[in-house]
Amino acid sequence: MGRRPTIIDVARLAGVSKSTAARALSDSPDVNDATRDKVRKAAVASGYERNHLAVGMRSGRSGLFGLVIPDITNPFWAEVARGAQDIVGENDASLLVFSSDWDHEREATHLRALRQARVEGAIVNPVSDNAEDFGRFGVPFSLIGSSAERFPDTPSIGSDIRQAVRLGLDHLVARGHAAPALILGPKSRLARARFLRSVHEHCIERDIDPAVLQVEDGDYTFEGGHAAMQRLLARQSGGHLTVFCANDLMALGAMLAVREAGRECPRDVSILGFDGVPAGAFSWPGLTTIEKPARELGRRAAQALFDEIAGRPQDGRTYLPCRLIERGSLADLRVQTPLRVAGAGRS
Amino acid sequence: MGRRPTIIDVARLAGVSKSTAARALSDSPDVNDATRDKVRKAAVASGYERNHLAVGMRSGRSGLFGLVIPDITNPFWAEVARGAQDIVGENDASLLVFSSDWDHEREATHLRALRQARVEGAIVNPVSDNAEDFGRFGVPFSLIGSSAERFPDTPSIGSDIRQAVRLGLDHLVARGHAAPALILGPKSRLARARFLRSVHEHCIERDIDPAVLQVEDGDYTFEGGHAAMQRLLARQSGGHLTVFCANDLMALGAMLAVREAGRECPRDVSILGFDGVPAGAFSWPGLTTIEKPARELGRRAAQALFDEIAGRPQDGRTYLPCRLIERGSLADLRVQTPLRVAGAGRS
DNA sequence: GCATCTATTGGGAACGTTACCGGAAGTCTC
DNA sequence: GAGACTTCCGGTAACGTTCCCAATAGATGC
Repeated sequence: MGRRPTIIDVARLAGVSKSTAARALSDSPDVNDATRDKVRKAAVASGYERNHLAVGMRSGRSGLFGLVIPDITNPFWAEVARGAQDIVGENDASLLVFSSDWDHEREATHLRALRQARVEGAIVNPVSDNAEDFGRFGVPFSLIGSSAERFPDTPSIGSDIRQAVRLGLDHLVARGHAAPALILGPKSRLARARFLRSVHEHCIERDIDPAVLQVEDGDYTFEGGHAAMQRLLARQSGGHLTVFCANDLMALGAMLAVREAGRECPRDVSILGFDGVPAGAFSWPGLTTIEKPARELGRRAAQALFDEIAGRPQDGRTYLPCRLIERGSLADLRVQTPLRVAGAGRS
Repeated sequence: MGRRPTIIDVARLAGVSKSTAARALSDSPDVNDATRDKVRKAAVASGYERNHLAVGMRSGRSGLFGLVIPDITNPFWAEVARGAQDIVGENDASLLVFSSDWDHEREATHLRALRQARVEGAIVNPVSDNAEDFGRFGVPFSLIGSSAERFPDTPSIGSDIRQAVRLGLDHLVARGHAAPALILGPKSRLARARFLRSVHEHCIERDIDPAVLQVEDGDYTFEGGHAAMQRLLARQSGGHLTVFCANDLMALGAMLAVREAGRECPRDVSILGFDGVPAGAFSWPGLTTIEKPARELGRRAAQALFDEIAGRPQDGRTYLPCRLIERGSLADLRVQTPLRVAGAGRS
């Protein structure tokens, strides 16, 4: 095998000094065209490839960026990762990807790993509001997700929850639904409060007393949504039940619970999700949901990071609009003819 | 902010030389316990953190590993990534993740990036059989997936397609199905041939003429499976149709096509998938499928890489067994009573 | 023709770490 | 009590790159 050729080998082969070789290879203007050509040829001839470790060590630019998300296995975060990956790749850098599993300790470990790898910057969805950790992080970073509000100085990207909730509630009202029951995430998560607050605000705008809303807690998993819906169903006296879930996975779990209870969606129960995961299109009925622009979130977070590092002016916090995807999990309660309803339930 | 403390700062603070400080911090036995303690205290006091770039440069061990998969957004590959991530993390290293989009050029670019980042090793699902690229790769690597057979010298992990197909065909036969129609991937992909070959082998074992099998090509996407099923449906004269799809996404697309055609799964059409993506559990009916051990694939590929690097003996190619997941997309054709069949279709 | 300027190049030093070598004590052996 | 051996430590040289400074040669200005 032999060792990898270094710039010194290239220089020797081209008959110049290593300084000149370095200049030629880094497109410096201070080098004669003929020389540059000679060096380039020598580089490809020897199979030379820049050692990024050495570059990073000398110049401080490692070409490495970090991404810390809860779970790469979660389709939403996978999309975010892909968006970040694309932008980082366009800038000739590489992305270190970590999954924190919503665990403080793991998050801290990953941040440390990022620091030790001397990443130029990081994109993080913070597990929670441990502002201290980030105050001392020592690496430029941009935040993603709803828990980022605690950091006014750092660029952060999130989806516009208020707009999203408005979208959902407007749609519900338009289809004749009353105030929906809510299946939320665990109390420990900031996103929960944010979502709930938005729902309350929009309820008040519509003269609905927020106290009326039934609330069940899930844990953002399929199983959690399933259990929450079972509780909701057990409590329900009769009539149509409308449920707004804080994420799609729980909505899908809820849908299963409905079927298991011998009820039918959307005939007996209407379900509105939130996230826009692909799996929502595969369920039956298809899940009506509010889609967060996941990939764009990742792209923008990465772009914001590059802007921040380059010293370009920042927007601070950015909220990206969400989009309603109508599939089949929401009944149209405006039509009161029993015949139509029965027909809708069967098809 | 000031600059990051170096080991020299630590040494100065502890009143020792940097060699001693380095030894103390790297758990070398050649250092007095009292001294080690002193150095450790100085390290935490100054907030010292090893510079992995410098370590990598000097020792050749960058603490970086690479993963090149088709698409992190694909749930199967996300699981693989997670498995690799876990093992790499356990070894105190970090993982660079790239998506190749099944594109030769992108793959080559990523491999180059990996080399320049001086990763200690890489896990790759090769886009195709471009053996040359890997011959010159110059970095230890392990292969993952079915196209890895061309590299007898490198460790590679795949799922046991033959066993998986046997599992599927046995299950089909046990439930009274005749030879299934096949929805395969594109001809350009090696996995297609591998899958088809296994099906043929098992058909011959069962005295079924492989020429009898209907075959449709998809492209491993939801839409592709949808279109393929439409073609199948259009050709079908009558009776129960059984379809074995080469992956779950196509199976899910096929399921939609069935519904759109006014047919019902599993009453009129039985669908067997392959992959075991979570979305298969959310469809209705749930997708009966053969689950590849995706996360374990990632773990084993990473482990094989570490073993390879450490010079531990290798198994060469490893095939991991798959598992049948029974959900509801397969009719039981043994029961000929019309009443029962109708009942199954309705529930 | 001499000073000045420009274009191009070479020669170090530095980045932060680890590997290697040699030295200074202390301990042991007989 | 002298040599050998062990334990611990400091000094220095790398690793491969970029950055800075000086040097050379030719061109230009007067």
